[in-house]
Amino acid sequence: MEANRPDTATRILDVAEQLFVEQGFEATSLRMITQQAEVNLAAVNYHFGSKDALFESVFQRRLAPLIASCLAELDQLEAKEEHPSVESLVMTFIRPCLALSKDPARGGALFVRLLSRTLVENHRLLRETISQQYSVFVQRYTRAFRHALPEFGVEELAWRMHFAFSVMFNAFAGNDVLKIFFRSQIVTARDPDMIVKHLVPFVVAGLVAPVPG
Amino acid sequence: MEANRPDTATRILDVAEQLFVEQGFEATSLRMITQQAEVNLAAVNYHFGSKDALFESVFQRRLAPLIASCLAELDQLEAKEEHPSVESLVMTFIRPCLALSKDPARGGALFVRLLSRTLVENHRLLRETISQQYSVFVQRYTRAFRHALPEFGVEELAWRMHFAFSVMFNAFAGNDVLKIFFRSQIVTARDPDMIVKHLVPFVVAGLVAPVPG
DNA sequence: GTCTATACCGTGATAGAC
DNA sequence: GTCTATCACGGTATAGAC
Repeated sequence: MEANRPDTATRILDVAEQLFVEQGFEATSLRMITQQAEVNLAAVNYHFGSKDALFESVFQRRLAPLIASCLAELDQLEAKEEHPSVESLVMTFIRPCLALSKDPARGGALFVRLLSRTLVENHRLLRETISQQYSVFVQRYTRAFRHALPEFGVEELAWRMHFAFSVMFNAFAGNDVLKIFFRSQIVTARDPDMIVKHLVPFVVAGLVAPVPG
Repeated sequence: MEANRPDTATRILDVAEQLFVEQGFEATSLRMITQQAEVNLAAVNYHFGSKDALFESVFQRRLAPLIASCLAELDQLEAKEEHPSVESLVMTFIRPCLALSKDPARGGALFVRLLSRTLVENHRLLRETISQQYSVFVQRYTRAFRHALPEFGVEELAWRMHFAFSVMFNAFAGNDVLKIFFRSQIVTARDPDMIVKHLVPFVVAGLVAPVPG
């Protein structure tokens, strides 16, 4: 009796998420997905349109709540304090990422890595959809940081935010840019709390650094 | 008369570099490469072994000199000053990247973007080869930064360097993590000098930030 | 509406003739 | 070294069953 067997579409989503996270997008074939999900090959194109669109669906299912969490934290912080510090603003972004990475039911740490990596890599799959959907996210953070860092012009602030989110996403992506060179001797700890502990001082210092000259 | 027509292998390398840079690795097929290079399809596998190996060759041809330039700058700096500043150390890395990105004959800005992106993405193609070949690079910079930042333990220093190189590679990759959200309103300037001008203060501040507590 | 079987064309790789 | 032929596998499209 397969009473509570999920939707075909849901089963595809679940299996696809797992395989994308474990093996990457390119390395995962539709035939692997449909076989493991026990559905027909054509079901993917029927329900999602294409492999690209499937990836987008997998992605959105997790990203939307994450963004919502960040904005909620931001609201909460701004309701509490008139002038939130840069560090507390940074934390409204980091905390939800951390929470997501500790929740296996929502993909866990592996999904945060997929998410970050995909954003960092600027995947063609996401450019249009995401940018339209989540411009609120950037607008809200831009406004918040503008108040916290009034000495910067809009352009300087945009650069700072760009760099800051770059480091943070990269840290969560767990790619260890230097590990390519370092081999195994260093930074083996994948513990997200450890990442944050070292990450926050770096990001905050970079954000508040005075413009030279 | 095709007197100075380059090697088959060289022609493949040149065309492949151009196409990889313009369209990305996955989007570039061997058939496109061999057709444009006017060589037979099988020539790629004969000369390079596989598409993956071809990418690696394309990559190494530019990376090796770049790394050499960085180390040369580092040598020069350390010969001149007993205790180089963090900023001057950072610049020994940034200057060669900048120079490469302005040299069309070596792939130019587009190649720097490909290079950075590939490192940031931690491509499977590079993990083994690169890490073995360029561990010197990391060792030299680690030693240099250890002298410039003696207050940090090895672990803290590794994190800082990891973050620092993350931002720098990302900046050169030109991915604009935030651009995904920002759309066009911001940071449109692709001028490498502009990047550096804003990048350096951020990175240096992050590197030298005191450990909290 | 949902699912299935199957065919199509492009991909990277390879064996063997020259 | 080079080329042709061929392979297995990839994503996709469609006709038709339920």
